[in-house]
Amino acid sequence: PAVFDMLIKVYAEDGMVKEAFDAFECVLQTGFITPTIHSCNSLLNGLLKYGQLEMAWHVYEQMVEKGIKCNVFSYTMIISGFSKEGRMQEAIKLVLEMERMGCNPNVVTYNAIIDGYCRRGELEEMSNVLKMMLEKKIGPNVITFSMLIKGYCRESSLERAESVLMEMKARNLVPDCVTYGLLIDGYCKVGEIESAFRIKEDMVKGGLKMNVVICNTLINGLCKLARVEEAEQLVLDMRDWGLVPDKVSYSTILDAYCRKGDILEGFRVFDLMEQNGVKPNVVTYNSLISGFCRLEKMEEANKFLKKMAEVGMTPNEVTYSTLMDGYIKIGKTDEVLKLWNALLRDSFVPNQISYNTMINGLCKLGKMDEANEILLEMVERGSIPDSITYTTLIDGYCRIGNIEQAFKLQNEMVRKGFFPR
RNA sequence: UUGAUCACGAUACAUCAUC
Repeated sequence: PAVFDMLIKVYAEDGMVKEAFDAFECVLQTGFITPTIHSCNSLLNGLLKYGQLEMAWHVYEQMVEKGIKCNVFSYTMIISGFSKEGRMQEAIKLVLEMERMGCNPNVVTYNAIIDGYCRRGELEEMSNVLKMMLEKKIGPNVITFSMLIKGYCRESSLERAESVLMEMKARNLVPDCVTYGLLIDGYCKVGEIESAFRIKEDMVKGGLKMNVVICNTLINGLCKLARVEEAEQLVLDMRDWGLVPDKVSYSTILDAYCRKGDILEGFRVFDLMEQNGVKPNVVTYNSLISGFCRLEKMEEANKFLKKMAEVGMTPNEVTYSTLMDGYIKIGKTDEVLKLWNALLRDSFVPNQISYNTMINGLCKLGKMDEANEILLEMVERGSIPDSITYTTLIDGYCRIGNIEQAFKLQNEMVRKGFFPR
């Protein structure tokens, strides 16, 4: 059993989760040893880290069947797995189940639930869970409040977000870098960079040190206001704080220059990062490619796709959508289709944005039937059409003069809970 | 006097419409 424990742990930690899973299955079949709760939890942890929720669920069922008693850790991990995918009914069901089994959910368990509602933007539910925690005398912690702040920031209610900060201080909870980081990012996203810096000052006054993420957040805030020079100065200032700019810092600046249409400056940053020993990643390349696409320089964009392959970098869904969109904008349909097929070949499943991009391409050509085919495929493969999908299709029908269909979709969109914009 | 390098939160790139 000890050996088995080790085996599972090693597999799970090295990302060989499939192997760990198989070993687990195998041991269960022979029935000679019963895995300890420790190895089960390591396995669950490994599986969930790699997004293998279904396998994790299977392990859970096996545990129940073999009478291995789950503990708080086991339940919380799986609950968190469901939450991350927005499968809240299942998450809640498991909370009830664990209570039924005499295992009490703790702060972390409830935080995992709150995290799920936060991802779905369901603020009401978030505060309901908080209320429930208070009733059950489970003290919320810094993370609980941070997630509330995140929720308010996402809907641009910065005042409410800041009042949560006050409330947590009133409860003698000490906000940490992440808490401040959320608020700083929140202010950056609404373009209130001065307030973002004000929060940063607060943080430093509170005795917390600056870190790379906070700097990057501010850099991004400046960049999105097209204040790239100040952003670049901030990268230089980082050294004085004893911080080392990373891929995110440089890529953010590079992207900002590309957005300005100044690809040369983008390349300068590209070189700068290499000089400083920071390797570009997919995002860095994607920003450059996107820059070329905006300038309709598709040959150049493609050159970088090739270059990625040369340096052994794998393009991702973003790379493909970027290029597809570039070709759509200049009306080169055949290239779009080629990329779509390459995407299907290379990648696992197109994501929501890949589908939206493709649908947009077809709509712009007035090929509404084909657009609908993709829509069907999208739903079949588990991607949920969002307000952008609908707006795209509605616009497509309007373009071909089919106002009737446009209204029909509009109604469907509202029925599904998306607000028309 | 002990309570788990197994659980929860922050930063960069792509898609629609309006202008």
